Amino acid sequence: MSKQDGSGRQVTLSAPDDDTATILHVDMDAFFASVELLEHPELRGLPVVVGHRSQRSVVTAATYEARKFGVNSAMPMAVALRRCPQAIVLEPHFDRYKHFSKQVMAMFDDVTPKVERLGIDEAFLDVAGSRRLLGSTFDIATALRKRVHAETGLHCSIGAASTKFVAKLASSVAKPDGLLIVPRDETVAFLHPRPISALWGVGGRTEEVLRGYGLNTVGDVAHTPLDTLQRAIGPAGGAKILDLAWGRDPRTVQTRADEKSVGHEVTFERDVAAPDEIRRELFRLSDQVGRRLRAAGAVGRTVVLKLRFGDFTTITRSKTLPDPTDLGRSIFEEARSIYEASGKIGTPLRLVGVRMEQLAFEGEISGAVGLWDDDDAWRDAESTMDALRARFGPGSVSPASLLSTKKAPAPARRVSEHGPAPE
DNA sequence: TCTGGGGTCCTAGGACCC
DNA sequence: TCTGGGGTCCTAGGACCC
Repeated sequence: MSKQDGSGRQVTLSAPDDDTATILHVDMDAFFASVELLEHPELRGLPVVVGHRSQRSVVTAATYEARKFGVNSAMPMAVALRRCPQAIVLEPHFDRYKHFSKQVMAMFDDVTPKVERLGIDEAFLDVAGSRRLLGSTFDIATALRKRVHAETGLHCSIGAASTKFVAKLASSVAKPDGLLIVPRDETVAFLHPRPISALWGVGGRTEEVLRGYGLNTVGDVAHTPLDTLQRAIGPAGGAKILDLAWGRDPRTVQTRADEKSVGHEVTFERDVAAPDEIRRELFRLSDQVGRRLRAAGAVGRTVVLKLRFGDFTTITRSKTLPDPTDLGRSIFEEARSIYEASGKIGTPLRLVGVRMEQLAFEGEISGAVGLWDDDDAWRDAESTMDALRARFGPGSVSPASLLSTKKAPAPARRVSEHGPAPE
């Protein structure tokens, strides 16, 4: 039932070759801080915090020594230094983190082709198909942890289970530098004693609401009627946490998902009221967004302007364009006009942001056309566009707008398959 | 000396179409 | 004249995650 994994950390395991725990969640330990320590070995064992020293910055990462003082990531730097005045603050180096990220992700790819990245320092691995070649889940996880450390000097923790949610929770329990395998038939016993904040999607606000209903543990949630949970936190959220509380999580490991939006934002050192300065910033941010889109081979249709005021209240204003774009100039023109129509010109701003949504990617034409392989009329993109133009008028469809419309095909499909919809 | 920057997902109301 | 229901799109805001 319990077994050592070689580095001295405890793991629970019903059988060494348990075949129900086939999803791994690998999470680098204190990633940014650990990378910095590779450069500064003399700081090992000291409370180190990564983040800018500026007034309005937050902690990006903290070593376990710093966490003992109650310092956590996302905490205002000022608060962190109050709690741990002797903390050593290091500037972040994202290029370094990306470099190490690539290195460890490549090791994950050697284990299985089914790798789902989560941000820069985490991934899910589906190892169901890897075990004949590489051994049990325990063997795979142990070898991977050893290799990561041997080749980078960094530690990671791994959780393994039959679902993504439980695997992720297991890795957080295993931290730091540990491995925890939760076989399927131990899932409920593993989950139910934990606090509700262990549930994915339950943050501060939701936790407060659920506690108002007298729910404190995952087990409490599990034994609450669905309609009560849905009344408390909404239909989708209620159904989701009830499922999670019983270890039900249908999500599979997804190799790649298209990005839904691209944006940039900036918090000023001091609130800025001058419209010209805001416009300059909007131009800079729009330009960055445009570059990112072009680099990704994507276009976007909806421009979102985000404004945050001195009191931290935040508003967004958006505009959907007739034609998608990847040009910084066009994004800027739209962002500026939204700003000028917002009624907030001259209001001091703490933050401005520009985001593009409704993205479509190059290559989606062929992908989309594939959807209609059963219908000769829609074989290729040109005939698709012609048909859409015939139905919706000339100028209604450009290659880019066809890209943008995973939606445009929908009416076309109805036309071809069912004729016009009934009144 | 309070709160970054990158995102995703959900909700809810209104417009609009059939 | 009053009254439907379903579906999609657009917009705004908020919770949450890394």
